Amino acid sequence: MFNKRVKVKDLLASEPTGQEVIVMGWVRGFRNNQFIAINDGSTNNNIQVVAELGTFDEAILKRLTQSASVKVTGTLIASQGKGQKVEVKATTIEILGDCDPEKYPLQLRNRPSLEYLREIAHLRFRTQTFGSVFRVRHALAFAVHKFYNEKGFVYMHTPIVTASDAEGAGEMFRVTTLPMDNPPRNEDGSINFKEDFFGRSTNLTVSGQLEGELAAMAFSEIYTFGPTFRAENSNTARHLAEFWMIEPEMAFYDLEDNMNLAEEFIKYLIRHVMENNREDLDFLAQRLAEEEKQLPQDKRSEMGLIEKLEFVLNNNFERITYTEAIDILLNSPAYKKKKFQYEVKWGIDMQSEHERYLVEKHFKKPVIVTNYPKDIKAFYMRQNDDGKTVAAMDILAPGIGEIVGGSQREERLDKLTQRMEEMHIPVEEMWWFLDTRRYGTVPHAGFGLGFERMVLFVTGMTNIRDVIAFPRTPKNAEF
RNA sequence: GGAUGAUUAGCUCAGUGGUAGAGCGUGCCCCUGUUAAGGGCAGGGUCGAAAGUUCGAAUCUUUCAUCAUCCGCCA
Repeated sequence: MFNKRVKVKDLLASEPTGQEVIVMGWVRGFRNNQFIAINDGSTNNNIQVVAELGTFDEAILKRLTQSASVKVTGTLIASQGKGQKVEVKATTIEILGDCDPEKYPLQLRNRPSLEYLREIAHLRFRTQTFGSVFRVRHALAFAVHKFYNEKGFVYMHTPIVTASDAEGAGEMFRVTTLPMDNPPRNEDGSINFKEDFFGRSTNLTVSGQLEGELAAMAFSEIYTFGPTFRAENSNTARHLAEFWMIEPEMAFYDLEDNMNLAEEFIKYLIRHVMENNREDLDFLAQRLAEEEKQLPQDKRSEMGLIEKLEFVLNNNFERITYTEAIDILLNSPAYKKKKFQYEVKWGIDMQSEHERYLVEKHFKKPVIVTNYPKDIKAFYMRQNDDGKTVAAMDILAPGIGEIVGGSQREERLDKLTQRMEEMHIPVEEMWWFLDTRRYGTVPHAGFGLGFERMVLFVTGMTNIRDVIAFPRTPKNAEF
């Protein structure tokens, strides 16, 4: 019976009246042969257990190594030391699982680097940094559902295995049960997918949007929140081959409604974490500040993590059109001093350096860019009356880049099919998608928010591989 | 996919052609109300791999591998 244990977080908040308590957790430190710091993941703080000298077997004390698991019974008393209010005076100490310090690869006192911790991702949750990151990640995921539930959105589970690659969002992972060394062939030598499990070629999903649109055409407002897969050979601190995405899709929404929802959503997530995970955020803020001390002055952030989050909460996102964005770039000192590596002119797909200039130098806050040229955006985005642009919107965040991509969708069947043909999208295969435009079509809109990018922004971590438990990136799927 | 850089002890790193180093961790001893506890002693590396240049290579050259950063693709 283990349920009598008190979590460390609750112990630390308790009044020390000498009550009997049971603590279980992992040893974080053992000082002076008397003071055991125990952590159970409920908080970054440890409970100090005092094993009075001479009262415990040397053989037991020797086994109190870092990350050994223990069960301690004792009394909760006010601490005589300065570092903590309460401590547990141990009456019994039981080792649940030993941890051989000569072999254990995670010695916290060594200040292991984030890169090294990625190599031992199965153990890195036992550090303060990853403890905080993943408690915050949990809180953000919970807040996603809370936000949409409060608004009456329906949570749709869109399929992971799909046959369509219509969005063209990227290279796809193939799903098949055909034998790799000897697949069935057609007469022309191509692989015969009619003999495959689904009787056709299938892939892992790159987006739940198209299916989401189908559901929105009945429930009015839905959202998806699930894993997404892109087989791009992307080697950056912002891309994963497997990542989680939130995709709301709303009938009776135009582009402005869409932007309003996205901004409210992001602020809701930040507020939720500020109110519920302050301790973890404070730790992460301190971690970030220490990391930035190593950087040259001009590369450090102007604001601390907490300051940055408060700033985002208290200010409206800047909203500009693509055309205005290009004008700002063309009139910028950076452009005049030829600081940009890539050309700036109307019609370009803005490069990272351009987006960063707008967000980090010019506006210094999140920016929503709208009405992009149609030629650089997806087929389903609603065509504006100017014939040149579509009702798209991207939200760019400082340090992260694109965190949201969305649009008002093209609800007019003729405009949509025309655009699909121009972009060589197989219209016949998409009959089910086009049916929504045939039968009771309505103006609607939606967006995708990259969950890990949101976690990056909130935690101040700089590499996306450090905000997902077991990152999937090119040449990496060890755990 | 492209560019740049890195790879030396368990970890973090120093070592630019002449016998392989530090801090931390680890082990043993001492101390005992500590807070990254303190003091002492000890063990620990064919310098990412292969080939080459050289009397001699961690150090120079080539190829490969892995990692990081930036770019492209996007969320």
